[in-house]
Order: sequence, then structure tokens, then C-alpha cells
Amino acid sequence: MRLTSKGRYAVMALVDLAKFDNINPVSLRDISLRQGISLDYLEQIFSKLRKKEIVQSVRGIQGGYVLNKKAKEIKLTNIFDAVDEKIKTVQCKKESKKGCNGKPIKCVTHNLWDELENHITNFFDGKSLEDLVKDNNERRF
Amino acid sequence: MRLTSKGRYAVMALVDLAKFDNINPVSLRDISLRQGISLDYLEQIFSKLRKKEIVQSVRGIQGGYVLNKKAKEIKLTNIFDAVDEKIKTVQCKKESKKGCNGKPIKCVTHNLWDELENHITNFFDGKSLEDLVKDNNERRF
DNA sequence: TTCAAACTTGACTATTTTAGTCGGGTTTAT
DNA sequence: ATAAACCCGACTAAAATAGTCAAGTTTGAA
Ligand code: FES
Ligand code: FES
Repeated sequence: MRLTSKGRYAVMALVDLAKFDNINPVSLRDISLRQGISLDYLEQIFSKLRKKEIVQSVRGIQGGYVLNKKAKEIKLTNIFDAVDEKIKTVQCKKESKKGCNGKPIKCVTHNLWDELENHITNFFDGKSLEDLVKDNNERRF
Repeated sequence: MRLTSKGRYAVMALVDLAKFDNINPVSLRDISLRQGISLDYLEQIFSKLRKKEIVQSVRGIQGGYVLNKKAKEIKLTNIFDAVDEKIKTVQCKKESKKGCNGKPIKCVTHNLWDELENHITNFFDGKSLEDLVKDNNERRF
């Protein structure tokens, strides 16, 4: 089990954005340079973030992106959800009657995985972008 | 992020084994049939479990595998560790001074991921094979 | 003593996921 | 006009996953 770069990049980029969008929109080029993330990849990520209304775009020269909500109101679960970073522990469809092996009863690990999934979701739901920005400012940069 | 089948299979197989090894060793063929897991794949998994001394093998006809410890003493972390199911959240080398992007400072998400990793590890460390067997017996089968 | 059930080992492979890249756009401040 | 920026879809290389396959060895029981 591992978290993927997509989710990590999304969080890194949004923290960067939250720190710098006070006055002007922030261009992906700047984020790319500061965070060391491929520009083309960032564009894919921000396209998703925009569709989920986490950021707004400003087109044209001097354009970029701005947060669409207060940093306090953006939870990590929202971010992960937007970029399709799945916290997927159970293998079966949850609402299905069938288990992961096609049998008509859930497998012995099902409840366990499900419980873990809740743990993780709660963890990410308790963290906002603001928390991360603060945390980051404290340890300087 | 997702847990892989390897870890899930290992746990399923060991619960099965724990339930049936009271008298005789349990053959992988039986586990394969009961749990719907490829026999060849199970062999790979049990080879690892044996090397980490979680199970013992009994060769020859009527052979199979038996637990090498009390079910109570086998934690899920031990199982995952044995089959190389990694709970890997941070992307960088933890002990390295460098961050995941090669910069000389850890990225903004590092602490967060690390904290999550501890959460998950604690969760799995608190669950023994015995717990799962009990849980499984309660809901009948 | 022969046989088949079962473990043992290592290599090979197909599928899926990830992490990009690439090539073309469109918009808009200057 | 032009260049900085966003926008979009298709393509691809690399890695991880989930197996498969082939060729053994061991040993209880008929
Ligand atoms: S994970 Fe849901 S039935 Fe196995
Ligand atoms: S995950 Fe450790 S530095 Fe980014």
C-alpha cells in the first residue's frame, strides 16, 4: 500500500498556492519550479481541482490559479477526492452483496479493511489546507 | 492508495489455516479451494511466510502448513511484513536528509504522511490473527 | 517399493496503474 | 500582435501487481 505522487503533488501544489495567492494568481510555471513537479502533470492535476471547484483559473497573461475557498475549508479528503487519489482498502464493491472472491459472503478481511478505511478518512478529514500552511510556516522555509 | 491482493490473500489464508490446523496440517490446495486463491500464487506467499517463521511446512503426502506461533502472537504487521506488503506513505527515504523532490528539506507533506503511517501501523499492530478468527466465527460461516 | 500428494524454487508473462510527455489548441494583458 | 498563461485529449514508458509455468524434492501410504 502506498500513496501516489498525484495526491502528494496536489497537496504540495495547493499549499504552495495558499501561501502565494494573497495578491495575484499563481502560475503553474512558478509552482512547477518551486516544487519540482512537471508542468504538464500539474496541468492535469489542476484541471481536476478546478472541476471540483477547489481552485479557480485566471486565463491570459499574468493569469494562474487562486483558491476558490478559504484554506480552512479545504480538507485533505476534498483534495484527494478531486484528483482521484483513492483511499481504497476493500477490494470488493462495498454495496454489493458479494465478496471480493465472488462468493456470496464478505471475506474475513472485509470488516478489517473497512475499519481501516474509516480511520484513514477521518485522519484526512481532520486536516485542512490551513493546518498544513501553518505547520509549514512554523518550520520555516 | 490501495492495499494489494497479496496482503489480503495472506491474511485470508492464515485465518483459514488458523481455523483448520487443530489436528492436521492444512494443504494449500484446500486453502486455494476454500478461499478462491490461485494455488501457485499461494505457494509464493507461503514460501515467504515460512521464511519469516510464521508458518511451518510439513512435506510429503498428507502434508501442508501449520502455524508456527499462537494465533494470538501473530500480529497483522508481522504478516504484512513477511509478504512485503508495504505500508509506505512517504516517498522519500526517511533517514535521508533530502526530501522526495531531491531538495535538502523535507516537503510540506512529509510529516503528514509520516503521521498517517504511524496511525496505520498501530492499527495493524493491534490486531492479531486470533482476533480475526474470533470475529469470523461470530458472524458464522 | 512405487506412487501420488504435497511442498520448493525460480523464471516467465500479462495486466493494470502510475507518472508522466506531447501536440495542439484558446484566452487575454500589454 | 504577441507572448504568457490556461486548456484538452491522446499517447507512452516504466513500474508494480497478480498471476502462470516448468521442473524439481520429500514422504506417507497402498
Ligand atoms: S474485501 Fe470485501 S469481501 Fe473481501
Ligand atoms: S515525502 Fe518525505 S520529503 Fe516529501
